[in-house]
Amino acid sequence: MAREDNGGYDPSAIEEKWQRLWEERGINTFTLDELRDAEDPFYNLMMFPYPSAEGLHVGNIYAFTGADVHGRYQRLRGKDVFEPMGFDAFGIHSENFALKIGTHPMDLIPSNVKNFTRQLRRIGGMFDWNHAVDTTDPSYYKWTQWIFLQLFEAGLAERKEAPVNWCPSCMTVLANEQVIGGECERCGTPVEQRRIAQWFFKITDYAQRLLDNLDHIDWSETTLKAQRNWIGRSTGAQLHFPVVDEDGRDTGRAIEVYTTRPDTVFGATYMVLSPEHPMVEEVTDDALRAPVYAYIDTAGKKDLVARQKVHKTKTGVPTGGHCRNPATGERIPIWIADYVLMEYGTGAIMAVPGHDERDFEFAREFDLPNRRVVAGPDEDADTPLQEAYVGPGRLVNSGPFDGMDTSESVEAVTAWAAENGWGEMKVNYRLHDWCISRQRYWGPPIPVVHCEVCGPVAVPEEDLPVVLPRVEDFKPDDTGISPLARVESWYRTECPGCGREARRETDVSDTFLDSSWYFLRYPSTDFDDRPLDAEITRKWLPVDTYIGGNEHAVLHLLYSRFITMALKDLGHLDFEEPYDVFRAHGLIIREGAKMSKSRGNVIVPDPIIEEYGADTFRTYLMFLGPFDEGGDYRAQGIQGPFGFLHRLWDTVTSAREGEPDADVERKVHETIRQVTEQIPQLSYNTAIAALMECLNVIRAGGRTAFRAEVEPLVVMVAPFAPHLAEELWERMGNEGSIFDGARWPEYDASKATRESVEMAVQVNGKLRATISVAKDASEDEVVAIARTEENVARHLDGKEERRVVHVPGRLVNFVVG
RNA sequence: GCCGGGGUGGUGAAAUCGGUAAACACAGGGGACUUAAAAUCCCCCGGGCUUCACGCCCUUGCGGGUUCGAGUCCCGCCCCCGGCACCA
Repeated sequence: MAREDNGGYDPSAIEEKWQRLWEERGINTFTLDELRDAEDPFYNLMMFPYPSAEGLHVGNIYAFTGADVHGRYQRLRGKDVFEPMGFDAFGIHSENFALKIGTHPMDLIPSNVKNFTRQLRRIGGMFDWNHAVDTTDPSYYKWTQWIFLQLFEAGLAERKEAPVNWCPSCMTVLANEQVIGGECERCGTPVEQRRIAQWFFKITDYAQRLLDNLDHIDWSETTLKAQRNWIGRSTGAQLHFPVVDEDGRDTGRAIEVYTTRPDTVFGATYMVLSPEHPMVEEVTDDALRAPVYAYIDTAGKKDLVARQKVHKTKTGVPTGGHCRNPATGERIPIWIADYVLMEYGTGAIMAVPGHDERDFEFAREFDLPNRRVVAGPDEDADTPLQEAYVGPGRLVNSGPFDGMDTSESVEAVTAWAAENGWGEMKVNYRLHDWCISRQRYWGPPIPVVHCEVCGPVAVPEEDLPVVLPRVEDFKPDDTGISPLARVESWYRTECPGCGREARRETDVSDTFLDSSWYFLRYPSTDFDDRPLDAEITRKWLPVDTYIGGNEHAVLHLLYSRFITMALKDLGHLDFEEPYDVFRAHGLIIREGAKMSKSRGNVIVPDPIIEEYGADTFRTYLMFLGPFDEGGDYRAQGIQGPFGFLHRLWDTVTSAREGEPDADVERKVHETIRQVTEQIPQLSYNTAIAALMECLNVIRAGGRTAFRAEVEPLVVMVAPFAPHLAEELWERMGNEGSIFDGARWPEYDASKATRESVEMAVQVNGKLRATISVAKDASEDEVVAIARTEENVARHLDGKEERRVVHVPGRLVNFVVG
């Protein structure tokens, strides 16, 4: 239960009042002219939410408040802060929810958006509602489709076959997250993989640039690391292994392999092809076709998740075919195994069981030869291999390279292979092309028409948007293709190229495409004839600060970087990195665990805001832990900020005129220094603690404050508790909004200096006394005072003094023997 | 397995160019004011020993090390959280 209100501070009344005034007076919104004329633009971006039926959760509010605090701080520093908000409302999430409750996403989303908007206003964010976006609005996805066309025309979109998860019982395509332990989330049937033609964006063409630019952008270190790992650059060699017949003669064909350890080629005792490898048929003996095809069939049916399970026992079949190891000249067998992935490298490997754990395991399973070619310390060429040795050492059993250290062998062997024409240096990335096709309903239709004569043809720009039709039966069904493929009246069309009857693409695009460019759209929502206005975009982009969850460290943040780069290359933008600064925030947990419905530890924000007010809730969320780490939510904890804001109210509303007290003024200036330093670092919890401490000093002993003492406090608390600050600002006799009228207080060092400082006195590193000395006291003076302390003298008595350590302003340490 | 981030009082947490560990706050205890309650203000609040008091010892996951001095740096472990995971 909230404490009784003690006279004046009535959060619900003043919050209602200021939310109304902000809107009536357009305090947080920009007109087109204001966007054009802004003198000191600051684009403060946060990750737009998916508008669920449950409404805003605490995690959303935490993230938005943290970002809003930053925006409001910048505004008080005099910036023109643009802080837009929108809704990422397409996608499988909404679609599944609509299916579950038996409604249509086109009915569901508007009511969810309405509810979210209400809640977002209620928490007091500085959102510019004049520039909101909704990804499901045709006026938005028209331009999402336009982006597809830009990439398509630039050759950055291509259609190719790729595996999808397929539930044979539901007869439908499943997203990876719908596959739980290899089974369909809905019916429990084991999931298979199927291959269908899908659209891909060639993000891999940009892999190196996406990696290189990470060195120049100011992002959270953890996010940078995640992106580097995801791009996964590795250097090695591509080697050619000639295919030979039963007599060892070259067939004129070769298998290409990629390896990061070309120096272990002398230990390659067999080859492995991925089951999808195009040369499987060619190398398989007639006698072995039946088991080989049976194996490929089984591997193909395994779903994509199960296929990637580590530590399962290795499976595979021999093809009967052979290669020649180009380093040793040996004839080695070719196998097929699903531990080799077609998506990485060349889809084929040279197996070196002595020095690769997976190959070792496979060789043991199938009794294949194993040879040591690297000797570690205390090992030699004949030391038996109990397990794969992957450490450093020197080459052995490696012909001309025997004795060479592994620190130089990769380079040396690659050079040798190149000289002899069977290999070259090669860089590889783990990053795959971005599959944007979804065999679903709730997304923007991919703007392509398939014509029997012309092939896939882009929908002309003037025909955009390709509007998603309202289809009552949007459930994926046993046709196995997109629900739109059942709507003949929609997909039957004319080829834009030749005019013949043609068929629209019936897949929709990935939600990540919607969100890959929303920040580009916000400042240009005043224009419906272009996706982005050049002048406005030049003024406002790139984004100054982007704050969001690290769960999007790779996908969203990488895709939006890629789209930005591509649009730059196509002449639509003059920058290639979308966000100057990105900061990842932490996660709110409860009772040490992530909040989830199944745990029953979810916090419903509305009743808390109802009871304590948005200002208290915001301040508490920012106080409960460091913003970049998150924290543990405890219902009791809100009492701290609640009492603090109440006391601040009482103190300010009863403040008198007059000269401030010097000690109090010093504390105020120390606080200004600290808060001004900590807010930009997102150290909100300690900034709030400093404000509390300052108020405690101002109020000590029930003292009545002077106005000049509390005024800076009102401004500094405004980012956290904007409504309260507005009201107090007005009551102090100011006109208009504090965010327009106030300036962030300036730290004045002369007002913050102390005449004396507290210093610690140690003997052999143990604290024996604290002394108060003049700020500018010399070392001799300080040491002399320290000696006079009784407890210090006692510990020095009878001991030989070896050294005195003096750290000015901090401590004195007597080292005695 | 790999890559991040952590481990500090009853609780959320402060303090990392090495320099008085536990700021701020919650919970708890005591007091002032009050007919009473609320609100407000003051005091106590890591463990142990001792004491009128002063004081002493121990304490930042564990074990070593460097240093006048280590929560902070180095070496070796343990545990928790998040992400990736047969990437050759």
